[in-house]
Amino acid sequence: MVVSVHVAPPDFDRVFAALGDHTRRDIVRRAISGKEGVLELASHYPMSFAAVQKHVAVLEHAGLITKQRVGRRRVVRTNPEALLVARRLLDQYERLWRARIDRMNELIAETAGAIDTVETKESKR
Amino acid sequence: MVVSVHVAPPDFDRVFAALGDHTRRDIVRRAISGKEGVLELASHYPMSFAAVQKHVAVLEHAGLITKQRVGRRRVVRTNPEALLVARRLLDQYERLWRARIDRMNELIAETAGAIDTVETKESKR
DNA sequence: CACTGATACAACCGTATGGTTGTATCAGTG
DNA sequence: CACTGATACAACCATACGGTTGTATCAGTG
Repeated sequence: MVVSVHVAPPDFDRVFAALGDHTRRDIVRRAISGKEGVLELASHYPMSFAAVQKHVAVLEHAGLITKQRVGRRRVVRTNPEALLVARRLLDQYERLWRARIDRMNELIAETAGAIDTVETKESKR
Repeated sequence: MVVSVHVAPPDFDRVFAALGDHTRRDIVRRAISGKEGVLELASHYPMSFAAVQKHVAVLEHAGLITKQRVGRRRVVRTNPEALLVARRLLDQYERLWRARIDRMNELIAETAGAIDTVETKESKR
C-alpha cells in the first residue's frame, strides 16, 4: 500500500536495473501467477530466504511487484503496469530507429538520381 | 569485430543492467541516429570522457551498440536487435499475464454461469 | 614521417550491490 | 494467550560499479 501513490516519473533506472538480475526476472515471471508467498518463492532459489526477500524488496521498490496479505503470508504478484512502462520505452527507441531507416531510404531514393554529382562528402569534421 | 560471434544466449542480465543507467539509456537513444563518435557523445554529459567511454564499453558488451570506424573516429550506433531481445522478453511476460487474466475471466464466467445458468458465455476471448 | 585527434585502458577510490547470519515483528492457530 | 509460521530488518563482508586521472595506442593529416 505504501508504495507508489504517485508513480509520476516512471523510474526507468530502478525498473531496468531490477530486471538486470536473472533471479529477479525469474521472480517476476513466477509472480505473474500471483500465488506464492515470499517463503515459497525463496524455495526455488539456491540462496537464503533473506537474500530472496531482498530481491523481492528491490522489485517492489521498482514497482514491478506488489504484495498482498493472504492468510498469514504475503502473496507476491507482478505489476503489469511496470512491465508496460519498460516496454513502452523500448518501443519508443524502436520508433526512433525505424524513423531513421525511413529517412535513410528517402535519402537513398533522392540521391539515386544525383549519384554522379556529389560523391565523397566525407571529412566534414 | 571481436565481439559477439555467437550471441547464442541473449544475455538479458547485461542488456537490462546496461539499460538500468540513465546515462547509458541516453547514449542508446542518441546512438540510434548513428552519427556521433565517442568524443562527441561524451560532450553531452557532465562527466569525464573516460567515464562515457566506459559506459559505451558496457553497452557494447551488452550488444546494445556497435562501433564503426569512420575517418579517425569510431561512430557509435545502437543495435536494434539487442533492443528487440529485451522487448521480446517483456512481451513474453505480457503474454503470460494476459493468459492468466484470461484464465481468471474463464473462472469468473464459469462461476457466473453456475449462479445464473447461462449468461455471458462469449467472454472467452 | 612527425604530429595530433580520437580512443582505449590501467590504477585507484568511494559507494552500491548481492550475499550471509542473526534478531525482531506480527498475525493466525491450537 | 502462548506458540509459531511468515516476513522484515540490521549488521556485516566481498565484489561490482560509476566515477576520476593518467598513460598508451593508433590511424589520418599536414
